[in-house]
Amino acid sequence: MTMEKEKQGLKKMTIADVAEALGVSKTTVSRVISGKGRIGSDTKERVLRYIEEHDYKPNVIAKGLAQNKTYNIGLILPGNHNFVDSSFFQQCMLGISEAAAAADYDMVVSMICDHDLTQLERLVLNNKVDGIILSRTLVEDAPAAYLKQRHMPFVVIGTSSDTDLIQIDHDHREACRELTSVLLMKGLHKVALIGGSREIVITNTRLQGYLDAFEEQELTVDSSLICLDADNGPMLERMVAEFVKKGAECILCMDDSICCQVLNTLKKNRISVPEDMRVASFYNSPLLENNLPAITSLHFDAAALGTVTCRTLLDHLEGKEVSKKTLLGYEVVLKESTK
Amino acid sequence: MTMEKEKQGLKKMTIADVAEALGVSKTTVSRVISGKGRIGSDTKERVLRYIEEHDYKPNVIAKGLAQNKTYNIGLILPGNHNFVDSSFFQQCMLGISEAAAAADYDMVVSMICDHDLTQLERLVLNNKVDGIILSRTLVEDAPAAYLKQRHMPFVVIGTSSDTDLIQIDHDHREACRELTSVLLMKGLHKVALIGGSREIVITNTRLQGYLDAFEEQELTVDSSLICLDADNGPMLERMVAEFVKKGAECILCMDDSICCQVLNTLKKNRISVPEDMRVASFYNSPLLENNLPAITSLHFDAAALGTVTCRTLLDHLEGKEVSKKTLLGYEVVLKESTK
DNA sequence: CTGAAAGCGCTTACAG
DNA sequence: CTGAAAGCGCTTACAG
Repeated sequence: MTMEKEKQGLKKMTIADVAEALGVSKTTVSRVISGKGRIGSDTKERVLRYIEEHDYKPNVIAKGLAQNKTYNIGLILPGNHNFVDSSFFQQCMLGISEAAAAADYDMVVSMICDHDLTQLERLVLNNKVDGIILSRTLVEDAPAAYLKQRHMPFVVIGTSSDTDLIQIDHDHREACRELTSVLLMKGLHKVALIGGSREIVITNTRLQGYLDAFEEQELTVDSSLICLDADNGPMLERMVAEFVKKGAECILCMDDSICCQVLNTLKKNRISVPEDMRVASFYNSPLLENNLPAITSLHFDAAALGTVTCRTLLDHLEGKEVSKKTLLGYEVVLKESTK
Repeated sequence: MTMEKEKQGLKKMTIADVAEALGVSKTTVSRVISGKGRIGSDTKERVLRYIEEHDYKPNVIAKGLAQNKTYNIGLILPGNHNFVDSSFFQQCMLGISEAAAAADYDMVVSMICDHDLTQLERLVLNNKVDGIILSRTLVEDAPAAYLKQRHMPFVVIGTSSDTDLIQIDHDHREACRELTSVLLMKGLHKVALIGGSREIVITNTRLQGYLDAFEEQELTVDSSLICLDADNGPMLERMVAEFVKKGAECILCMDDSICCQVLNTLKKNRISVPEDMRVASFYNSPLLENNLPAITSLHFDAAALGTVTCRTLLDHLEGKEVSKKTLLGYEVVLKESTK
């Protein structure tokens, strides 16, 4: 028993060992494992039992070489640390790795910083993956362009204007519309909006949702209550002051990092939430989780997004027809900050 | 030109193509690429130039099969989302993937939830990796035990009592000693300590550092100011109240999640920081980054940890002698919360 | 239903 | 210094 384990440790069993032990050909063993081709039911039975009993696992690498596949999918993650999103990516990875494992694929992850494509190139030139998931969509998406040119199959998490791309995303527009809508219906008509760079796709998507809500309720938007490209502290502080002066009843933040800073500014100025000002965020990160008061926001299931994305990529690799655009749901979570 | 690209896209160049084009054997080409064996300098030159000009990249998978290697390292990440640490893991991954790429390795990541080893087993049984990094050490470390039994080379991030393991970690004990020391020297003698589960290695390490500081300064520890296994909100609230009653001058939190809750409790009770109570954290996550007042804490470089860890694993795989235990530095970052 | 043989793209003794 | 050949552990026409 111990010796047997020793041996297993030193030398892995191969398909040839199985074939020899059973007095059949490697071809036969291979076929019962893959399930391709007709095999006599008793032969099949014997092979299956032997494999089971001796815990034989085919070498995926060798299998891949013969089939010109790797059974790996690549995941490209942003390397420059955006703290707000790290738990999003973690959850997403979880979903991806589960879906991949279920199909006996592994996930190799590569991180790319800023506009440095070196790591991406390595991944594709080394032939280590069958397909790739791009976890962040840019307006000017160099990684996507590169993969396209290289004919490497890939899907993107996010939304892009390039209709060639297979895209999977949460329905941010609809989500933002609904949250805004809920606030408007509470009688809060002076809802200010503050967000980040317009070079990022999602900033525009969220803005759209906000505008949709006003239109739907036939209210006119006060454009002086909208501030985008607010990427630095001082600017945020100024805008918050401005909003207060203009009589805003609620500040809608495009993400939690912005929301955090807005909350700090309000705190500094002794404006209390929700009494003197309502606050809500279009995104749910752990950043706000422990805040007092609890912050109203949207909830997105990142793990589910990962799972769906991975499945879509795998289907695509298998040559199945996949839809170019998949939108996932969301939840509006009302908390004290908008009471 | 376009046609050429087409062809490249359809069929990758192989070592046989190179050999044929140059009228030499595959053996020769292989040797100049690997740098093993003596080759005539002009032959070498020609091969190198051809490869360069035609952008030939050897197939790593095939190379691996022949050498019985995969050129992949496995990274095991905790799947159950601990929000506090997600940015730590992200930074760590960045370091690992950079070090791996530099050695032409790829990083395949697997996430394991709780005590489910299925994914870990997949990774090793599928022979997809040459070695593994365990990113979290447990007191009762089933993953480590499994890898040991399987004779899979691995290193751990963290500290373990199992001296067989190759460990890489920040010097938490020394770091906590120094931070505590600094506070004591400020004249804050009633420094309370609050931390999580003692089943986690690091909880004990941090406690040790705290105790070291008292011993070093020849002060006696008031054990009623130490609370461990504080893993739920109500308990934390009670302890904070208790500490206040006992006249604590400062509350030291073992991590930022705890610190967050402590801060909320203080806020609820209108105890202001730092006027009425000082607060510091033994760990730096983005969770506290935007807090007002800014929180004194320790700073650890997770990316550096990742890099060193990966290098250590690679050295180990190459058969080099590596030290069983590597400790990395830290920084004490003083902010307003302990003024 | 089953097998011998060639092949996936490399490496590496062995021989010269 | 260089090459023919066997081998890594699989798959897959082709033939029976």
